[in-house]
Amino acid sequence: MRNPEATKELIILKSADLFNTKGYKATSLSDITKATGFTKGAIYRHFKNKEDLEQQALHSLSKRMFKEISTSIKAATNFQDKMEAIFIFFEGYMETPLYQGGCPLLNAAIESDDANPIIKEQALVMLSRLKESMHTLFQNGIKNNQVKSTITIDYYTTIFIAILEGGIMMSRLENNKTTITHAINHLRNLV
Amino acid sequence: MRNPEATKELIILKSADLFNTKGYKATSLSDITKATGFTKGAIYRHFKNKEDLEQQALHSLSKRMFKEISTSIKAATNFQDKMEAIFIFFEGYMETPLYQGGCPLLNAAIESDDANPIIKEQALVMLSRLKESMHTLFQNGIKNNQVKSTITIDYYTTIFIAILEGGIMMSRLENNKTTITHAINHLRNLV
DNA sequence: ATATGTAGATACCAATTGGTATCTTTGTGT
DNA sequence: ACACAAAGATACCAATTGGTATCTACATAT
Repeated sequence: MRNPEATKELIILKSADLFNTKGYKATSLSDITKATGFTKGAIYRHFKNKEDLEQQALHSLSKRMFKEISTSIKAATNFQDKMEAIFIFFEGYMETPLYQGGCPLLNAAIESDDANPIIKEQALVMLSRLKESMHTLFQNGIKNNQVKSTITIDYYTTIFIAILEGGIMMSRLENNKTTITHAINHLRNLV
Repeated sequence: MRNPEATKELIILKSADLFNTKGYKATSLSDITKATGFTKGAIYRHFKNKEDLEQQALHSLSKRMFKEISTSIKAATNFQDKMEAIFIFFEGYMETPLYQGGCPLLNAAIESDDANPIIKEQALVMLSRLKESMHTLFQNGIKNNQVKSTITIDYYTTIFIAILEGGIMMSRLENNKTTITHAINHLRNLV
């Protein structure tokens, strides 16, 4: 009945959901004990302190996010299909909840202002990873002569991510997927 | 030496900065007393409770935001210049701090997940106001035959805001204005 | 000059925060 | 069967949270 690794994983998963919806600072230890059914004693056995748990929870969100993205990219064979896979991933935030609370990158980026440097650092890592994925995708597109130079690759990488993140923010606020759909359609036209 | 209206305004202004940077839930009363120099007694004379202060602070941010936008729009005479005014406004988040902490709409939208329905409501109002501004601007553009139908107006309104908000998020995270500049350049090409 | 209402300070409150020390339970190796 | 280490529960802690009751000081009208 006892399984320390499973409990640690459960604590990470449940608290990740809470952090990603309510916010890191705004989620209390008692929120987490309620959600997991474990006591503080159990939590502090597996994590040094709350900050440590926050970090590992965000890391878990990040891992799941990029795992999902990279596998669906790899499943596609050509440039357009791979890009489409990313679009579907972001559209999925409004329907298929890989995790609750929307994009972890967006949430961490907004909350991390000033305080919480550890979360900010991890948000930066996530952003650069996302950029990297987009970047290599565009480089694939170069072979098909669909994209011009390396400079425009950086440019479009930036634009694409901005539209997707902004679209998710608006769609989630309005609880309506039309915005993210519009955003993606715009990107489809650009491709 | 005593000026109740001035103190209320000061409390709103200082707490608005704190809310917009640290977050609403994450900002404590003692943060506000430290920032303003006033005591809790003074704060609770002017505001029913913390939620009330949060609401009025966000309202103040919203007022300042849309005042700045609408005056700079009105100052411009044609479609392109008016649109450019909006771009400059968003670019200003990385240089000219009308207020600290970035876009209040973006921050409120992300924090308001689930809890804090009062902030979410106000974020929705801000979004629809921003949409409205963009929308009438595009309608202006129709006269110049630069935009096609009403459907595409809704579409472009959505796209533009998404790119600007996403761009601001990324630029602020990276502490580097290149992203928002790229985003705006993209929109300039679309115009 | 004085009375009065109000702005703001002081002093308190219960509840909650993150965190720790200690105790009990459970699984495992011998 | 038993010892031992580790997992998790219980019980505490000081500090901080939002909030209130009360008191003092000030501005203004008479």
